[in-house]
Amino acid sequence: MKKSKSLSESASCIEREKVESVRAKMKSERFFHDLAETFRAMSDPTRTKIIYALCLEKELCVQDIAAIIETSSSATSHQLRMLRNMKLVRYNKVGRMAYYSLDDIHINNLFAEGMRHVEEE
Amino acid sequence: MKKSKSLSESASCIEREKVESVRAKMKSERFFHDLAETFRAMSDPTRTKIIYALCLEKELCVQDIAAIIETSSSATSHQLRMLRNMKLVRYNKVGRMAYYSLDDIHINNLFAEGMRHVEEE
DNA sequence: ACAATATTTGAATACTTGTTCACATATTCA
DNA sequence: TGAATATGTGAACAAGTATTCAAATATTGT
Repeated sequence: MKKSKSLSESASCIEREKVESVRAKMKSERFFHDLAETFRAMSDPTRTKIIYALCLEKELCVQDIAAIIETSSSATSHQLRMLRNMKLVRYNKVGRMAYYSLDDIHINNLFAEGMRHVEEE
Repeated sequence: MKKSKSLSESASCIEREKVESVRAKMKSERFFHDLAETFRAMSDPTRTKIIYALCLEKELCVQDIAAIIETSSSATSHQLRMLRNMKLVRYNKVGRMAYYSLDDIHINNLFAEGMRHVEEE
């Protein structure tokens, strides 16, 4: 565990009270990393399209996702792998088909909140 | 406005009904782009730290943000500019100081939803 | 006017990312 | 078995990103 410098050792600051108050409530490096990763998972248009499609249809195969979002199967598959690694989608292999679906209800909420933000401008 | 290909002209699909149903509800290219941009604004740990700090303290100057997140003023300023361009923060210049704050209550909700997702694992 | 200070900026660098292409794998069906 | 099909993968490439460093700008206090 890396020790964080006390404020007195840090660069000077202007409003010491504010800075100390926030620093006392600061979260771990890991927390901010994971938070950024969560947002990063949704930070590409191809991936937002995939997630949107899976919000409307619970289960879709790779080819159908590719047809919906008008991209190649390969690009779709690459992005689905990323979403899988980030635990946003899971899949169900049936024969040669792979049916993808959203993994997590939290993702739904987060995505809906993002859509609300974009729509209400 | 770019015309999207009708399904019949597109690559073959497996479950035509599902694909057509989702395609009928598909949003514009612009929509998915903006949605991705919104998430991308929060997809870096330095930026999640800045936003978190500004959730706790309404207004902070660059130097104090830098002290809180333990980064250089320059790196902080670069990221603040990005957040400004993306309309997540606004700032108030007083003399040589620049006081930054969150621009939008929606950002707060979205960020809080992301934190909830990371914390409840 | 001068030094100190707060912030911004541009260039450089190392790093990450998304797509494409070609090919591999695996399953189905004739 | 052999052709067709659905998906997965690695390499390569172009484009984008975050930080650092040096320097510029602008404001304050002496």
